[in-house]
Amino acid sequence: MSDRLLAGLNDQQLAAVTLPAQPALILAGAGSGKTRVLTTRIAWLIQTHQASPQGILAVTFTNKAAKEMVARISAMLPINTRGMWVGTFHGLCNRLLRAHHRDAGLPQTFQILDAADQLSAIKRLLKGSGIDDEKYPPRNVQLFINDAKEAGLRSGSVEVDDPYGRKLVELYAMYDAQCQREGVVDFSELLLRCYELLVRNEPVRQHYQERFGHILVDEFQDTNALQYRWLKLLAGSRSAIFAVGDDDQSIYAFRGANVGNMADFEREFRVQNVIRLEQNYRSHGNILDAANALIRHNARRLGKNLWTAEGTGEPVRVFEAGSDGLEAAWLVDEVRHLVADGLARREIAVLYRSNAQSRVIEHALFNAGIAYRVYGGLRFFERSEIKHALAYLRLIENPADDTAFLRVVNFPPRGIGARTLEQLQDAARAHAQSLYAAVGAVAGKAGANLAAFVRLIDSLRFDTASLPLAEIVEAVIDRSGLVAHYRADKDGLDRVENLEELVNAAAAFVAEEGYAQDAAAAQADAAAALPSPLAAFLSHASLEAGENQAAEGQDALQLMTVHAAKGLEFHSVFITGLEEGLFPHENSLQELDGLEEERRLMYVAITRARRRLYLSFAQSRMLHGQTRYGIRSRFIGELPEGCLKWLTPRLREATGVRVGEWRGERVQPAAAASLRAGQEKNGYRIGQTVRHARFGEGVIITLEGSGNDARARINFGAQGIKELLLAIAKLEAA
DNA sequence: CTACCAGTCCTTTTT
DNA sequence: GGACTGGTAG
Repeated sequence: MSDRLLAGLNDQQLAAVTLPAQPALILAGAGSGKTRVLTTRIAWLIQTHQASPQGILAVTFTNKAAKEMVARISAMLPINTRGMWVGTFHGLCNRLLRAHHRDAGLPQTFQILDAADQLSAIKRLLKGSGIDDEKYPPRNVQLFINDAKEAGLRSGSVEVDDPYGRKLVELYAMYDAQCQREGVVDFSELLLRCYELLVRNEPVRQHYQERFGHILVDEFQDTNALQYRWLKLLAGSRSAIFAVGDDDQSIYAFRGANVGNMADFEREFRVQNVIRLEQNYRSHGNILDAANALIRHNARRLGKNLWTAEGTGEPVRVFEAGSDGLEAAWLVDEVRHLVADGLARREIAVLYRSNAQSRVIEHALFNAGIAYRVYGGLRFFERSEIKHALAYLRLIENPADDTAFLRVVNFPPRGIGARTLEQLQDAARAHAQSLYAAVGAVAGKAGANLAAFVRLIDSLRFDTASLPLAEIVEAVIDRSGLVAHYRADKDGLDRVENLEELVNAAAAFVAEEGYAQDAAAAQADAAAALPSPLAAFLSHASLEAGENQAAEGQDALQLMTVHAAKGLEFHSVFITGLEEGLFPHENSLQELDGLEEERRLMYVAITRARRRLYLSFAQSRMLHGQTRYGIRSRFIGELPEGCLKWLTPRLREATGVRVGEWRGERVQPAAAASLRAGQEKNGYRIGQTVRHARFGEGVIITLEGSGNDARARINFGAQGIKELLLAIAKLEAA
């Protein structure tokens, strides 16, 4: 039986799957069968009776990864996976907090704020306490609070020594108090509150420490400080942490991920079992050679070298375009040939560093009539009409939720304006009440409108109390006036359809979660203090924003940022916009280890390709409504020349293309003419290559001002982009 | 109270 | 170039 489970694993995979119950660190390179090892490990532990499903906790970062894990385990073992705790950090913390809400100091009906809800809660706090939001931008306050929480710090423990910082700490404390009053928690609060529960409550901690003999962590390189401490606490002294990760694919330091957790884990847990999965089952040799050569330029690595049993395959193709538009035109042409040769469009990915780059490419694809799908837009539960409907549902569940209250109190419009709400907020603050509870304090016409709104919510709560979830949602979208409002709008049809889809989503949710279908069973659930289907659905909506809007299924080209491509693979991959300042991004050069993270990002991008890889860059590009002239990314220079095949001639400089030299197979030479558009100013020209005594050779990106104030922004490649005063800087034409 | 226009600001992002 | 915010006019 277990022979079949383990069949086909290579030596390292087998060693990892069958490790004893001790702390283990699996360094799993791209395409090395990481998920397979993780799921087979779980199946093997259960099948060999080393663990029961109840004794297993598996943590991932995305819902998608969690679902896939459950699906693969179910396919391997004929067991009920329900007893197993497999989920995201946030999902698992939510589960724990629901079960122990009293011990955690939360109301049973606590709601989860997503990032947008949190921001609006902060804006409301600033406004309510008369704080200048120019001096304290809500976004910065949000970052400060989340950073602190993710470092495990409450407002009382954050160390600051300047007045500005002290004010931020004060705002942090006020924000937490506001959330507590309203019965809401943000994403980082889920983790911190759960961590504190385990720290303070010994019986609860011991219960879970004893229960989970095995803790398995996916994408360990992406864990932040708090997540690591949470894992450590939950593991206690007995349970075995099986951590799988790849330091070379750590691309989320900018949002608090700490690769250092891998080394800390190794040291603090005295990990004896470090296993490297280096055989890559995805890509051909040239692609892997390119990836390996690139990543060797990073200094801080645990060390790993991917290899493949497949052949070298095709060379990596490199294309230099005159402009972003020409890069897109070339790409369209190349895609056409690939498709004509029989490759499915969904097997081709176009990757870029930042979302803004997709527009030009989309434009070209659209005009060429090539079906494409852009990842990473609005997701289902983030759409405004859906958030409105959810806000009504949240008020039914928890009337103290002021964020939800403010979102829909005048939507659809019911004659309650800013003035009225100001009065209401003053009254609520004066009596330390929720907005909902304070409506009686506003008199007159406006007060009557407010009272009518509260009556609407109350009657919805009363009338739907015993209805199935889908019918509650239906009643809400109908009686709130949302559907009628969007029907009256000539562009509202999509929104009406989405609201109807929400009813379906509710029905599907109930079916999937196996909620009690009849009244008697529902009562039993209530007696067991299980959260109501509505409460569970609201958590689900916050924790899992749902699918992307783009239609799934049809055979379309895949467009996405490099970040979004992590974990995916394609037959052919285009990495576009490989220019200094863009990839690596200029902002990263100022950050500590920023360039290394950019390089890891490039590493992730390269390793997405199975068979064919294209790299492209453009000499000029429209950015922020301005033409910028860039030079080729240093990352191209870090790849072994032997793996590459240049589709365009190699040029010494970024400028000065001679049209006649273009011999790339399918390039229109005429297009190169647009290069010389640079405007002349103070004797310099945009796009001109100049030499600086300290920074070396660079390309002029912008020219501004005149006379003594004339300035130029110059891209010096590895030295970064500098703004120089032409009157002072000694520049010579190169 | 709503609708429209001007000014600002722009990496990456899951939960 | 475009999304979002804030101010003002109706």
